[in-house]
Amino acid sequence: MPKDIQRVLLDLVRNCLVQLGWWEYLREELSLERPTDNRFGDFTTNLALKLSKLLKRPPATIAAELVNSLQKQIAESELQYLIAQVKVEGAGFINFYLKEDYFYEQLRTIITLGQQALRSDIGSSRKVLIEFVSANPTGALSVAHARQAAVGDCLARVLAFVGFEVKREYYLNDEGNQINILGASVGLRLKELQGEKVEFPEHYYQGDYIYDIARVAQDRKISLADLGDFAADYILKIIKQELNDFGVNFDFWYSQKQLAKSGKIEEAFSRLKEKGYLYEKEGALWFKSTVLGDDKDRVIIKSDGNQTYLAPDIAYHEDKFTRGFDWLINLWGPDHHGYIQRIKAAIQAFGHAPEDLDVIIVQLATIFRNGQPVQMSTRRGQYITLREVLEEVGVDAARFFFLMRRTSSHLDFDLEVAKKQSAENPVFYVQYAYARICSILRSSQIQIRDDLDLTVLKEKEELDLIKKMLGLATTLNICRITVDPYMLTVYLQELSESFHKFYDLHRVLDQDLSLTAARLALIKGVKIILACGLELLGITQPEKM
RNA sequence: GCCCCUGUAGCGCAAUGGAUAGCGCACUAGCCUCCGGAGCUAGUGGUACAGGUUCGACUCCUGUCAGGGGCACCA
Repeated sequence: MPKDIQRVLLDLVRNCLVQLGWWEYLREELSLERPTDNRFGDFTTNLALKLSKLLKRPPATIAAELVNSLQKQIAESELQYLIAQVKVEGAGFINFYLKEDYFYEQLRTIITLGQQALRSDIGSSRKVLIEFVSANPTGALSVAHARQAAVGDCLARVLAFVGFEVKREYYLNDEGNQINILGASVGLRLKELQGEKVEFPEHYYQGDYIYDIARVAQDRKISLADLGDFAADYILKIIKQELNDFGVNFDFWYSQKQLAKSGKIEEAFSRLKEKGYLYEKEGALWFKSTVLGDDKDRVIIKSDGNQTYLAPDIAYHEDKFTRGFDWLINLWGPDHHGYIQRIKAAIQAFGHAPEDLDVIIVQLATIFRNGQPVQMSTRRGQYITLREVLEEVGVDAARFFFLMRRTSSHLDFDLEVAKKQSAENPVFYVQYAYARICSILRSSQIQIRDDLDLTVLKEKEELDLIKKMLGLATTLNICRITVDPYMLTVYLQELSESFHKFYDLHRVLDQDLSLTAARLALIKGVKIILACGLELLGITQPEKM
C-alpha cells in the first residue's frame, strides 16, 4: 500500500496526459487536491478545465477522454484495488474516489507507527533560520512580542516536522542608543534613591522596574559607565526566563555588540563598495538600494560618523547566509514593514535571491479585558506584559489565542474569554476532545492488535473522522507554503468537532467486541493526531481535565 | 500625502482561484437508565460598494467608502 497516494495518482494522471499528447500544455500546472468537502471524492483535479482553454475544446469532452484513459490504466494496474471510481463532476472536475480499504490501511499505519507516520520530508533538510522576538533588552516583553514568540516557535516546530532543519534565533540589540538611554535612566533613578532631586526626561524609560535595577546596581556598586550593560543583562535574564516559561527556546542569541566587534560590518561595507552599491553624499554614506527595488536610497553611516541601525542589519543578514542557512524567515512587527525592501535589497546586493528571505509581519494583538481594549505605551511601562498574560490565562490558552488568527491580521485577545472553560474557548474544546478519548481508552481492557479488523468501521462519521485525520498533512503543507501556522488551530478545532460528532452518535464501548476494538483503534488514531497537533502548537495534552 | 492590515449572519471569526460560503456566541426547538452534556442535533441569518481578469472570485487587479496601524541621518 503506497504511503503517498497523492504522488501515485499524480503519476497516473501524468501518464495519461503523455499518452493523449497533452502533457506539453500544462506540466507546470498539474495539480491534485483534496477537496475541502468530501462530497467530491477524495482527490480532485481541475486540469480538464485548464486544458479546455489551451486546446480550445469544451471541458466536458476533455474530461471524458481523460477519465476514459485513467480508467483503462487503473484497470490494468494494482491501483484497481485502491481506487473505487474516477468520474467527471460539476463543470468538468475529475474526481477520484478511493476504496475504504485505503483509509483503513492509513488508520492502521497511524496507530502502529504513531507520529512517525505523520512526518514528511518535504523540507528535504533545507536549513532555515527563523529570527523572531528580538526585542531590545530595555523592558519586559509586550503582548506584541508574545504573539511573535508564539508564531515563530510554532512555525519552527511545524517546519521541523515536515523535514526542514530549523534553528531559532533572537537578535540581541545590546548596544547603541537605546542601551545608553537605559543606562542613563537607571543612573538617574540611582541618584534619586540616594536622595538627589532629579529631572527625569520624557523619553527615558519610565517603568518601575528601572528602580529595581537601580537598587541592585547600588548594592553591587556598578560604575556609572557600566550601568547600560548591567541593566541590559539584568533585563535579558528576565526576558529569557519569560520566554522559557512560555515554552519558547532559542538556539542562538545573536549579539549586535559582538557583531560590531567582529569586523563583519566593515567587511560587508567593503564588499558592497566593490560591487558599487555605496556612495557618499552630504557627508553621509548611502546604500544604493533603489537599484534593487527600494523606493529611496538609505543612509548607513550618518554625517556625524555613527552608523544607522541598517548598517549592522545588512551585515547581520549576510552573516546568516554565511553561517549556512539557505532560507531566512524574519518575524517583524508592523512598524517594520517599510524596512522589508531595504533588507531585501541588501541580501540581493550580496547575490541572494529575494525569496531566500521571507519577512512575516506579525500584526498587533489588542488585549481586551471585559470587552474593553487595554491601551499600551511602551515608554511608560504601562503595557500588558507577556508575564501578565501568562499569569492570567496560562501558557496553553495564550499560545492558542495568539495563533488563532492569520498572522498578518490584527488579533483581539480577550483575557476573560481565554479564561473561560466553555465552548467559547477553542483550546478547551480541543483539549476536551483529547481528555475524553483518554477517558474512554482508560475504561477499556481490550488490547488493540496490529492485525485488527478495521473494516467494521462503516458508519459515515467513522469514515469522515479518518479522512479528517489524514487532513493533518495537507494542513501542515499549507502552513509551510503560507509561512503561517495559524491554519493548524483551525484544523484541530475541525478534527475535534468530527470526533465529538462521531462520539455522540456511536458508542465506542459496544456489545460487539470486534466493533469496540475497531472503534478503540479509531479514537486512538484521533488521539495521536490531536497530540501531534497540540505538540506542534506547544500546548499540553491533558489526559484529564 | 504615501505604505501596510482589515471589511463575510446581531457579535467574534473560517474557507491553499473551484462545486451548495462553514464554525462558535446569542436567539428558537430538541438530545443524558448508557464510554466525560466542557458535548451533540435542527432552525433563523451573510461575502461594504462599483468595475475588471477568469470556464469559475470571499479569494487576484483597479477605484470608492469605512476601521486599525505605520511612514526619521530613531531602534
